[in-house]
Amino acid sequence: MKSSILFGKTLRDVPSDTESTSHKLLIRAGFIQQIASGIFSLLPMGNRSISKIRNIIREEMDSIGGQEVNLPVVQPRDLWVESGRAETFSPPLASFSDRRNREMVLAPTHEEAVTVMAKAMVNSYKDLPFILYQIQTKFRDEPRPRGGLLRVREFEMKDAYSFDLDEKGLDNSFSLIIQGYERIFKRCGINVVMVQADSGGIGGKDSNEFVLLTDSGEDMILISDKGGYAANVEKAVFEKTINPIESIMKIEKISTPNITTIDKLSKLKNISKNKILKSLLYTVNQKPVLVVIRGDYDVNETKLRNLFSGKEIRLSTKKEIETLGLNLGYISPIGIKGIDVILDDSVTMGSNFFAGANEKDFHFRNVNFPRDFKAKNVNDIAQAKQGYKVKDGEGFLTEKKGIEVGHVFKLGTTYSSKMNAKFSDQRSNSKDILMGCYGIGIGRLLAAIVEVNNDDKGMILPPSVAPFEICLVPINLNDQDVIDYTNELYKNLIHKCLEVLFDDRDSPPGVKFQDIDLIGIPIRLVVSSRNLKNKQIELKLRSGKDVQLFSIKNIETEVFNLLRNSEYI
RNA sequence: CGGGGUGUGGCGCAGCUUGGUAGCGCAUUGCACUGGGGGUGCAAAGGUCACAGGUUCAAAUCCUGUCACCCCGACCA
Repeated sequence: MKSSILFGKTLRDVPSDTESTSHKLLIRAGFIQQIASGIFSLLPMGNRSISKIRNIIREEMDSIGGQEVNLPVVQPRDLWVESGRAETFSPPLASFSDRRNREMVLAPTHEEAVTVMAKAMVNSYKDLPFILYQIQTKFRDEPRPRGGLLRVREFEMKDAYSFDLDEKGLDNSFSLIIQGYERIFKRCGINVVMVQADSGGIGGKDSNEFVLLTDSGEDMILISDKGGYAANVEKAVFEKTINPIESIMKIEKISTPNITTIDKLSKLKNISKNKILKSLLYTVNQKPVLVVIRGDYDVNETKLRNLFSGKEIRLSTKKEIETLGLNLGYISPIGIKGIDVILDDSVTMGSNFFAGANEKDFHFRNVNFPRDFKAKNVNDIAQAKQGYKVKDGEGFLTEKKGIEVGHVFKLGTTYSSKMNAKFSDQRSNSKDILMGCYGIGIGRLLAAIVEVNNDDKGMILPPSVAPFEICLVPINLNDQDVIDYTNELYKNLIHKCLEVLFDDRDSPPGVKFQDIDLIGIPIRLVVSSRNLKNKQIELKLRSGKDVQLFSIKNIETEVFNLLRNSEYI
């Protein structure tokens, strides 16, 4: 490709409504154009990168036996009613009526459509297993798109779906996909960690996220400093501390005027927070629920929500608390009536606690469970944090931020049972197909790669992802020898199937160099009058600092080896 | 959905407080020079000041409403 005919141009100034590094750079480099909030067009340069990522994914999915399919973006709403997701999908489905007045939706994901496909083709256990995948545009009407391609509404996604006859088969498909993912991310030049993730209201056995660690990410994950354990914050568990054993004391009411927080009570009585019970009133389905946890821990609302099958939960408002006759700051499970009490198991790891008295300006001391109050159930609903001990393992948790670039999910029979996707086993028993789904956001992956591969000049892309592998820069267009040689080299490199951008613009060298650095092309070859006289050419790597001189006899082989015979630069 | 912010040539901004001929940098066009890090000079083109009402002799500027976009939070099968 010659720069003179390449559509799109780089920007010196960043549009003011961009914040994240990748957003700024992708705009400045002329990769993307925003057309509405969370909706982007790709220019030729961006499209080249995206295509390359797409091809890497395609190759790796094919290599584990995946078969590519194409599924409709516009789907009848009925399909979603059948799976039960018509009303529950969040964000709500984008929908419209067609000219026959039939309700249609824009697919945010394709489990329904692929299940329909599988259902029609699978009769027997002999038809299983298989993996289908698609690389297509999806639409989710996100409440808040952000960060350029990091979180968008319309996006291209690779979604793979596995179909197996039993758990063992599902486990096998699951691990095949994981191996594929590891190769995909490696080829994209990023280090990604796999972490345990919450499987959400939909149920299912296992779920893992693939996270690129970077401070600019919005995902919080916890990793053992000794390795081994890694989970996102919604899922992470930890070893809770156990308070020293004491003999059970008699409960006493104490006066605590204006002491409405754990902090204040802890200071007033000179006790550590793990001696206090924290009581929080939540509203679930318009009903109050009292949640009690030890004062040194916080509630993990995802874990709590899972106790209510994924229903919406929220802290009750001050008004709701007052309506129930409770006093903010003095709420307590003791003597509470008609409200379910949910305990974090930390409450059972200690004795003689301080707790509210459900009466303004009073607390109890020497509160003990279950002597002094009852609970509907006891679970782990605590939020893991930096420094907590790893559960059933070595080391302590460290907090890291990252970008979720992939997600794998064992669906089990969630969809097959609802949508009647069955097969006959060896004994002619009808059984539900076991499914898994496995996504990678393509645009987000590009943005994530840029987030971690850049400097003050621009992007530093690996050859596997860069729109071009080589940029060829003739420096003095008045020198016919320079022009002739560059043209020849350009042809030769293209014959070797290398991706070359020939910067044939009549611009000062500085302009060309700045553009190459911004776009992040891995190899820069400069042809100048002065070096050409000595039959030499200059090579510089975007990722490095130094320029190297090569004989023009060797340069083609040199570049070819650099790009094709090494894993990446 | 709650909070905050911004809308002025393609991009970045000033002008708005105190109403009176719409301005700057970059990019663009032409010519000349230059040729190893966004080069220099001269000339030129390009704007319903987000939209709709209102106040006024007069509105980018004041008032009311709407829309769009960004950021923080909520949310994220």
